[in-house]
Amino acid sequence: MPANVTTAASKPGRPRCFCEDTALEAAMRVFWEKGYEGASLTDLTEAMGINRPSLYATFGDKESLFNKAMALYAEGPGSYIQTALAEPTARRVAEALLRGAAKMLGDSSHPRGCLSVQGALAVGDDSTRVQKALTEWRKEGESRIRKRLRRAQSEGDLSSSVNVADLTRYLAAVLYGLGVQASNGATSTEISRIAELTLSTLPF
Amino acid sequence: MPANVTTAASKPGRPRCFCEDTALEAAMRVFWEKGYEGASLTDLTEAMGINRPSLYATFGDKESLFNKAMALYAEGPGSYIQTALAEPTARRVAEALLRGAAKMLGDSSHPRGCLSVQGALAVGDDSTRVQKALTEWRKEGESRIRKRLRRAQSEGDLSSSVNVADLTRYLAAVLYGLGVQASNGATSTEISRIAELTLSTLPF
DNA sequence: TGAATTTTGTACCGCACAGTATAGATACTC
DNA sequence: GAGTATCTATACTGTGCGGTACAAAATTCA
Repeated sequence: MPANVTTAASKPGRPRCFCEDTALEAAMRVFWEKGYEGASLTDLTEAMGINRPSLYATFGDKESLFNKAMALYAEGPGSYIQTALAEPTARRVAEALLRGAAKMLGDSSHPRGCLSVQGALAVGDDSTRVQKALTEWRKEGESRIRKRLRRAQSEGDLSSSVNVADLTRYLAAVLYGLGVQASNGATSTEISRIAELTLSTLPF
Repeated sequence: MPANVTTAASKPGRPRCFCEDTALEAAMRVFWEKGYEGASLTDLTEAMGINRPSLYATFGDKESLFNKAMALYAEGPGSYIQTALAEPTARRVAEALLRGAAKMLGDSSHPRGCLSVQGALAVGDDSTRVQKALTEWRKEGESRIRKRLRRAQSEGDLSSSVNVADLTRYLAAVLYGLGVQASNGATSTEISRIAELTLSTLPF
């Protein structure tokens, strides 16, 4: 008997009849549109095309599903930040950040705004942990911009007279502002023009 | 008989045992901290020191209470916008806007951030009307900045080569960004420095 | 003093929420 | 095909929500 040379085949039991990735993307869109608290389990299961027990078995509870949706957002619509940070000079980092944010925020194939802004700025007592996670996410992003600009200074393409901490917070503020503008209903061109104006006044 | 010369005295019935203004201010703070949906009636009545029937009799339902709280905000913590718009030149309007926002957002005697941002960016289906009201409020503010800058152009203290629509959206975005920064926990000085940096790069 | 009027406190209503128990359906292993 | 493991579907649970009914308390006017 060659024993159990189980051919790495599929598991026993009834197979899943939905695509996990597709369902998660649908969940991300619901959170993006309605925020964490505003997205009810009924909203989520309807958009994902599955029912509650499947959701809980696959993704865990609502908070866990939201974290997975955030991760998908970061490597999808939010990936322009990664891309921008890889640019060679401070000027080009700033350009890529602002233009990347403007492009993403103006893309009508997505819900409006930025998930990290839409998701939860002010929330009720139950969602404090999610709120903290989003705040940390934004601060982490700022921290990475700051590090990148410090590197630019040491590499000489950003004047050492510039206060990097201040410049970073300014850039982040404009990015947040763009998100709120998009949430307000600003058009794609309007958002782009804000980004270009910011660029035209940058002190480097 | 001198008839009913009722001396404009107090009304009949049991007198109210709370101050309407104080209660409304407490409600404003709760909405400011927790957002519209996050503020439960229990949160509100506890902070206001009254019970539900008194709240409903005095302020109407939750949405009506929120609108009254917004009005109080606009003529209190949000009044810097009014003040700024009264400044004589574009430069001074921008300075007053940014410094006013920075001062208000950094004031630790208030909840963090800006009520119009904290209150509701993304919400559930029930609160769409409140969300719309807040969006309208923000857009109305932008509209007033725009009109003021146009006037500055016609008065000659802002170059006519500046695109006022773009400049307005940029300024508003920075202001929104400051609000999100404050919500993130940025300190008072950090926020001020963003404002100053913005000013130092303004194209006028 | 007593009737009228207003506010207060408690206790409640229907509803939607996040989360789950349980039974039935489906595909794998042997 | 028998047995078993997994997934699906329905129906349910307890809880907190916004909002209210009702009666006791407190005041003014006659």
